Amino acid sequence: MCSRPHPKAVRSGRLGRPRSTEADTAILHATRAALVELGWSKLTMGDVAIRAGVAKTTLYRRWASKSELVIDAVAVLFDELELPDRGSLMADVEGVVLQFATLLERPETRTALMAVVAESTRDEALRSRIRSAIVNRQKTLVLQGRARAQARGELPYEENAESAARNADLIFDVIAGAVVHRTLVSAEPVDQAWAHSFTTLLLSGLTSLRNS
Amino acid sequence: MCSRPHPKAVRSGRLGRPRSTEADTAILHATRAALVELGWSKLTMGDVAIRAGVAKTTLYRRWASKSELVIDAVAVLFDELELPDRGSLMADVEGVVLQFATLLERPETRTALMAVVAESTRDEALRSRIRSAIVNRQKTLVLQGRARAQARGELPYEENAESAARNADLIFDVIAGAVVHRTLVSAEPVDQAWAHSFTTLLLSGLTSLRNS
Amino acid sequence: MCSRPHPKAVRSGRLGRPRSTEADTAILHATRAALVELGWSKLTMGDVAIRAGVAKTTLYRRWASKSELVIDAVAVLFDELELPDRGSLMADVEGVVLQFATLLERPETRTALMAVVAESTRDEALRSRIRSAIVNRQKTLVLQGRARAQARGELPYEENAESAARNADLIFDVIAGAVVHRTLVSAEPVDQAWAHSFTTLLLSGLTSLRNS
Amino acid sequence: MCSRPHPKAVRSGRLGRPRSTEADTAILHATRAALVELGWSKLTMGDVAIRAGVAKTTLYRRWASKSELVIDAVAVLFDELELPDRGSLMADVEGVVLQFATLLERPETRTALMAVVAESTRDEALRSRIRSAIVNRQKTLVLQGRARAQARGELPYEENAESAARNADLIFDVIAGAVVHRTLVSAEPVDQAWAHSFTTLLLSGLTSLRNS
DNA sequence: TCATAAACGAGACGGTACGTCTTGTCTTTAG
DNA sequence: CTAAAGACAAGACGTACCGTCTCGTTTATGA
Repeated sequence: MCSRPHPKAVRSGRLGRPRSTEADTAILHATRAALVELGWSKLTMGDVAIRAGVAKTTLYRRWASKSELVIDAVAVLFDELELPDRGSLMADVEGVVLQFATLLERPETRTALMAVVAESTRDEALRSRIRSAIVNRQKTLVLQGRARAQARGELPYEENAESAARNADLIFDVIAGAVVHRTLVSAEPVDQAWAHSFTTLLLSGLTSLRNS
Repeated sequence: MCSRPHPKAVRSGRLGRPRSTEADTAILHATRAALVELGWSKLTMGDVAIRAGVAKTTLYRRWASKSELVIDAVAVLFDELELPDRGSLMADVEGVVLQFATLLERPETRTALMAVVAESTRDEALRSRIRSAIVNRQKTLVLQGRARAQARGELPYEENAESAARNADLIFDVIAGAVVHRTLVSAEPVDQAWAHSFTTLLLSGLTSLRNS
Repeated sequence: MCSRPHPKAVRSGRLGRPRSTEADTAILHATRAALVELGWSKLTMGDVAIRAGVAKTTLYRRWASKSELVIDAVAVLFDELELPDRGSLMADVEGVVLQFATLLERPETRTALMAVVAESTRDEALRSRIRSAIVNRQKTLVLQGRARAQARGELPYEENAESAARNADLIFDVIAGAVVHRTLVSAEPVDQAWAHSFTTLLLSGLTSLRNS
Repeated sequence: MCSRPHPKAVRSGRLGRPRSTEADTAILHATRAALVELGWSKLTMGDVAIRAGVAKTTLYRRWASKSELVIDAVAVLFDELELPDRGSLMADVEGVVLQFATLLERPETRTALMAVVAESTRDEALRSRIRSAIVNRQKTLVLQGRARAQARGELPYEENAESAARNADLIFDVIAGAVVHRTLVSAEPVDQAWAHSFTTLLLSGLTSLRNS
């Protein structure tokens, strides 16, 4: 996707030994590996450095803190979501729900997301960094799905742009929130059946829920 | 509500000096205070001990880890949710959504919930502890609301018990997930307007969303 | 030998349950055992209590500190020194030197003596307790040996009582000091040969030392 | 005198920040100060670190235990003993006895020596460390004094080298043992009069002791 | 015989120090 | 000027003992 420049990538002059790009790759990879093995709280900078075959100084030269390093390391994991045209709004929603659920089943994603969100509850700067690096990037999926449904005639066009944006946000919160809650809090699987029930509810409302 | 026994509450025999219940109260209170002031990551056991006027040993005699202590400390905060009869399903849902949002606006609740969930992504024991201490306790609200709506004739009775349980779980995940995501991830307020839009969506489905 | 009353043996009235003498015995025995196994610094009151099958309270009811307990426990070990008449001053000295060395070869005695002395360097009360419980008790051996030698005509009688006492102290310090230093500091064995050389030096002076 | 390398002075390669020699000096100084003020048993590593203006980790990087630290800290104190030529064997011995006694009157020396010896009774490694760092270093004084006395004709030359070494050890144990016992166990002062009596006894034997 | 009073076991309590670990910085040599 | 290595100050961790304090129970008197 797009390039993510380092927060500390000042690249002031042309002088001196250039930074090793291999080190960057190794560090991010080591961070993801450590996150899976140890979890957020037991992940240490020293350990990441050793795994990456790098000095601790090199880490701190590039990232200011554990949080920022981890965000950068995991952000890329969430870029794989996409919305192929499955023919109907129903199918599109079910598809993306299952795709998201699959993503959250992987330990690194699961751990990364919640840990980063948790850490962010006390730090507005971190929170907005997460939103711009991870969350907002996925909102385009909602817009894309709605446009497609409107083209198909499944949904009406909305004249009021502001209200349209609000509705998109609401739908995003409902879909993402439900999947995350089901997966991480209730700790139940998001399978075909659940995805179907959820999509039905989303499209037709509470009264549509019937025995299945 | 119901009693919450300690994880380490072996209380084997009748022998020895009994554990101080005042210490318990003081520790849980101090934990909540420290959580608000410092957040999860800067909260230390030593600090909690000092605030509670208690020795560190006393903490460790009762709780095996910071996580378990914090869970026990904050679980009680979530017991204040209730579902007064507001006359219609719509009003009931809107009411509980706003109530939940208000709860999550308080820093201790917000911090505690996410931190504890994040920590739990690596520890099944912890996760189930959270579910039994916090989450499942609130599921009764869904059951209560549904029963009331059925009595009013707003919702049909479901014959299949299993399917009814599944639907209740789904609705719980959708409501809780949406509010949590809106509040903690999107970092936008859950106000009257949002609650109304969300409730409309939940009751009538996607197609019902119109400009407002 | 003589009875050693407890430091805390207040025995105020006649009322109440009398202190268990079995506990006393068990505690002192356990203390000696723990001292041998663990050494002074790793010996803990709790451990002694467990070994003795006794509550910690029972220990503290009788002894104010670890030091006092250990002193009382080991004092009895040093009471076994005696001075049988071996026919000459030379034989008497050699005999007692070897006897003392044998005593110090036993781990409990060795550990106990040095630990207690070391602890005492900062506490005059403890020091005098050690002297009266252990050290001075052995000074009679010097007096006894001198009297016997004088009776044999090996040593002259001393008219000046004060000077005689000073000399006895000097001889005690030389004998005890040399054996202790050889054993505990130089960490070399006190065997027949060394005892003979030492006794020769003590009796005849430096010039008497010849190749052997 | 000679250099004393650290026990943990691995100094493997040339890489990394070198250990601060100022920290070393500060730590050893702080240790001696703390030892005088608090005594062995109340001396804590944390306190030494604070006094030295150093982190606890820095202490543990260099010394494995309190014992080893204290030994290194106090070893230098015993290097001040020397044997100026006072004209006769008698005067030389008296001089060094008084010098040694003066040394042992200083609280840090007194406390350190006994505590370290006591601690060593259970640890052969520690014991040999003490011998090489403190005790054996002083044995040269005996050899020096004997050589001088032989040159003066006060003592005969010994042909048998092995026996000569044994005699030197014996004399060392007697002098050091007597002074230490008098000072630390009997807790009586080593003054001019005692030094004179002791030297007379050592040179001429028991029979030489007369009223004075 | 039964009340009284002290001693008992068990174990929780407030403290203090331990030795280890992690953080983020600093200081060296090598490239 | 960066890299690797590793020492540094700071401070939290969870454990181990200390000596004290409740508890409920047991064991001798002496009223």
